Amino acid sequence: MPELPEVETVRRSLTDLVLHKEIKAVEIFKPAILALGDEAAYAGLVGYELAEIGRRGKYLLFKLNEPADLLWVVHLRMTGKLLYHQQPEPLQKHDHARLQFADGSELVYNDTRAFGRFWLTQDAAQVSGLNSLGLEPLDAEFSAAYWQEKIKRRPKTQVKVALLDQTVVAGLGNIYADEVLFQAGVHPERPLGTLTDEENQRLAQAMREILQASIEQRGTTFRDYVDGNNQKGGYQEFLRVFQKLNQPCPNCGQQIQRIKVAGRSSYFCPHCQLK
DNA sequence: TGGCGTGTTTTTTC
DNA sequence: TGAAAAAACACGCC
Repeated sequence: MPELPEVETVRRSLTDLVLHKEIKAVEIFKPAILALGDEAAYAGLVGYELAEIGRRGKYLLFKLNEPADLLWVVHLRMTGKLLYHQQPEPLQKHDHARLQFADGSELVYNDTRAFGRFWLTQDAAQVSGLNSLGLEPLDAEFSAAYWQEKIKRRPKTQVKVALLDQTVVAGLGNIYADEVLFQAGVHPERPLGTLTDEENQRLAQAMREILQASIEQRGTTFRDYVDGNNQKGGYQEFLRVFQKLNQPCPNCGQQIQRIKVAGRSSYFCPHCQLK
């Protein structure tokens, strides 16, 4: 389940491996993953290079060297993986696309659920969701004041719903939302309008600290996340509530509980996170 | 075996 | 108009 730290780790792991290599072939095995740009458009990438890899929220942004403003955008959703191979390897189940480079290496897109999407465009505004993203917690401009401004017109919305809303804050998914709420000592169902200034400040601080710590650990491998080198993350060793049903709270020892919030499994400590 | 769970965005409804 | 709810996606799992 790639959230911001995992997507950032993929970006970093691929940067030194695939940039400035001539693209020899582009194959799309499952056209359904193409949200914008058809197979012919991908074939047109042959002969060019990936010049830069950026990231915005959970979107990976590959900039082509030519035409200079062409962007290949990838969203991994739940189970998408971009895997680099030094040498060609036989196709695996759920391999949906492959870029082959002139030096014999390749970049393969594998996605069990096939929920991930590709966009190929010269206009970032055409990438659904990309333009409406909120600030990321690690942006310099992000602050408790920004968070409070974003949520002030939705006093009845549950705090976890707001944390998962990418137009409010970009980058959190189910794992980090639960971890942020635990660290801030806030119950996931609390309506935004009931949060005190102090709680909002703790939430903003927790978003920054937890994402930063997870990036340093190369993300969380809960089920099947790996980076571009097929390496697992390390932050699962630091999770305090996510997927810890009936295990003791690291603060108080009470058993972690699970409830559904907006249809999503939510783990919390009933003693440290009061409703 | 046929629902259920899964994460995120999009679409629909309120 | 904005927010909440439902739908869509595709597969593994039990």
